[in-house]
Amino acid sequence: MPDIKNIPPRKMQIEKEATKLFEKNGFSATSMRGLANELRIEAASLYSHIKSKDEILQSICFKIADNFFNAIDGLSNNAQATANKLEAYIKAHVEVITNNPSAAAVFFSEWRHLTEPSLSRFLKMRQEYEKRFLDLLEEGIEKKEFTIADPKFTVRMLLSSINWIHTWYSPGGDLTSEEIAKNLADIFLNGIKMQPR
Amino acid sequence: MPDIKNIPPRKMQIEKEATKLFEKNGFSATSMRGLANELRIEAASLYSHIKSKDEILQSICFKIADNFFNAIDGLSNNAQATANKLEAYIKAHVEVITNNPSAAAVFFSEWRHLTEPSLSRFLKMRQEYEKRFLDLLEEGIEKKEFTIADPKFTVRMLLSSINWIHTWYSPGGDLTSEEIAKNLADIFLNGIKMQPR
DNA sequence: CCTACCGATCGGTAGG
DNA sequence: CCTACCGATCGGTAGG
Repeated sequence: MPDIKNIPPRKMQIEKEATKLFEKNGFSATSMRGLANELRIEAASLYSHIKSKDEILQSICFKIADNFFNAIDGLSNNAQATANKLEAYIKAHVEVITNNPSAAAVFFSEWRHLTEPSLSRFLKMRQEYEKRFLDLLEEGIEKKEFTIADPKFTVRMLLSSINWIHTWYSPGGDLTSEEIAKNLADIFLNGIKMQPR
Repeated sequence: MPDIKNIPPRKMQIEKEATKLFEKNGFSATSMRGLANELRIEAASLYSHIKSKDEILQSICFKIADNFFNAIDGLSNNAQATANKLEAYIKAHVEVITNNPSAAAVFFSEWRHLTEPSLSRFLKMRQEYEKRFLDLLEEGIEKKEFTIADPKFTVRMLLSSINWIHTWYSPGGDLTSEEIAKNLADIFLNGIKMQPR
């Protein structure tokens, strides 16, 4: 479960509104005056609650990064078939995105505006996260459950297909988070070709 | 084959350099002065060749859009198995990306900075393009070649997984454009699960 | 949370 | 392709 950190409510409102604007217009095209305007205060007043525009982006990106790690943590400590574990990973990952599509959008599309040393830390976390999926695929190969020509390629393909969900997912839409994950895992595991029997 | 249009060479240089900068820093964070600096001229001189910053973005985005349509045009006029046609589509699409990964990156990540009426036109083209893939999947269902629960979802998943290639593809890397397409199509058609025989 | 303000930089134009 | 310049806007600070 996520930590409940002591974040002042006003700061949370600022981040929430910034998330919306970063998603809509991008980080660089979002001005502090525009953000302040949404909150009906003056731009200068924002700086009582936050240090800088950069700090807001960092906060959004690393919060989502933590969510991704927390979601899959401990999911692999059991003796299920690897295919089932992979489906659980996918489900966990999709849920992080559907729980907060706007923050996920910022995470996926605006991270490159992070400044050092945050940028390097971010990239390292992302690589570590991909490694968790890679390990799972390699476990499946080892156990002769999976046939995969190029596991690294396959991980990238899998995560790419999941990570674009935020561009079209709408909370009230026709597919639930679980259905999305199920569909994804099914295609990924079995393909779309009808199997001759 | 692509049209050879009469674009003055200086304009092409500007667009090429802009493509690199838009990819690296994003459209909004790229300044005309920064662009001019790369070309070792003054910012004001750019406007002898281009109308505005927006115009450059439009040119990049619609050129790639045209490339995508041209690549798959006529690919479906034959009696092959749908699976083979799909593989040809995927190959064509991947090639557009690998032929110009920087422009593809701008296309995928910066299109939202297009202004009206370009934005609407862009969105319409993208939808039309997805429709071509959707039609192909539905042909496969009809012919009982494919089993797909939700074709629209499946198209999005397929294109998402391809469209992220530009983030890691390097022209001198270990995978050719054809190998990437082959891997992708194979996973998509057959899945990664070992088939019991 | 505000007023008042900073230096820097933005896209773009006039005129040559 | 340049110099010179425009009004607008940027992120952020001082001081209350």
